[in-house]
Amino acid sequence: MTTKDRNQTERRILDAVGTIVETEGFEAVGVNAVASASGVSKVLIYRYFGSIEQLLAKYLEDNDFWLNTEFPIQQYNNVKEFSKAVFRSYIDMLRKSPALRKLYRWELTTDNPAIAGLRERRERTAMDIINAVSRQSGQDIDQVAGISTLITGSVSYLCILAENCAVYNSLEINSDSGWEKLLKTIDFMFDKIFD
Amino acid sequence: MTTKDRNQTERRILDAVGTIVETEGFEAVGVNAVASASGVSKVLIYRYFGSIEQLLAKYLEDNDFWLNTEFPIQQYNNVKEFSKAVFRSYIDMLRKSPALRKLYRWELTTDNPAIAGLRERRERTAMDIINAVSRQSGQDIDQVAGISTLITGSVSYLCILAENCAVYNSLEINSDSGWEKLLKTIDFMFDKIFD
DNA sequence: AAAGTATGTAACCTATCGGTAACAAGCAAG
DNA sequence: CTTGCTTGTTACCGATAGGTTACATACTTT
Repeated sequence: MTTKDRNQTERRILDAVGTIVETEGFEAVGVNAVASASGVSKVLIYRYFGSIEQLLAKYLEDNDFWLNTEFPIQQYNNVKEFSKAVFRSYIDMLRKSPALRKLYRWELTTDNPAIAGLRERRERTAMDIINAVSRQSGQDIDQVAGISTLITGSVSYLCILAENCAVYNSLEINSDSGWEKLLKTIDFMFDKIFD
Repeated sequence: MTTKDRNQTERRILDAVGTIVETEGFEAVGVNAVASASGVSKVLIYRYFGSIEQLLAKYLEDNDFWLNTEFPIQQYNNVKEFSKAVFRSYIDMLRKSPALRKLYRWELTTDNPAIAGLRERRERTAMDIINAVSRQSGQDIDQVAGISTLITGSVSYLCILAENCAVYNSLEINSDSGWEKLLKTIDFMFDKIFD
């Protein structure tokens, strides 16, 4: 660093966190790794962010990592279509974003305040949708929550797994064609359930 | 070690791997950790097993970690009951075994020959069952595979997650009652699908 | 211009990692 | 008994982790 610009330095550090997260995951975010990836002395990481945990908290905050997509149920013809659209977008999000996959993976091995916060927000968003679907469809809320859990749970699992494994139950979880098949199954399920 | 007994020493080492896996996971299995947990010099780990990877391969081999439960479909009244029983047992297995959960978690971040071998065997076992169900029920095999993927995928995810998170979509994934609810949803699904 | 403060780097500290070399003690075969 | 092999421990090595101290350089304020 030749220029003295704290804002730029902080951004460099946060950007370095981003690239490490996307390529190696949150587990690999350490002081030394961030320092060398950003080209900044590690002292500044402590000075400006306090600790790696606080740095990661800031990164999560900046990157809006909870389910923030809006789903106005009124805009859809019926509950079935609405449900399909929600899960389609869930799959897209997770398949497109390496950082989000790494976050979900990290959460399986870690518990800390930042993660707890994300989980709360996610939980609220999810339960709002589940409530709306239950009300409009007349289905028991536990069943709606259960179906939703089966789908989002397996999608999360498969998206993480796909980074290290190409096939699961003969589905090519690395390719669009495999996910098309799964989407067809989800649609099939909803056709059977919402009659 | 005062007595000189290679067999006993090897068992001590493998047992130490087991306890580390169950408590901290495969990621924590290192030479130093195993040496101190087993009370054996780490030189012997290299001498008797070659490397940590080979030690872990041996551990996996000894512990029969692929889906080995037999499910004779003929013994069940109908396909629906059979399917429910299969997934019930899948959930039980994963909820009862910390080591299995840690293995599934490890697989999400790792790829190596030992894991690839497990995956192949699992894939074969799963596809055998899926084939049998498809044949007997007349359902399209891709749909059966899809449903199976949704269930096992989410169950795997939730069982891993439950070690760090108590609630998912309002389901208490830490308690029997939460899993009872999910089982009810699975049963509900099968009732709708297999009419 | 001088003093004080914000920004930066280099060097060092301790702990721990995987891995090896050197050596001690027991056992078995001649 | 002695030679040789197996089993074991201690002590060390280089690399890297997180974390801190000391110091240099620039900008601001008076």
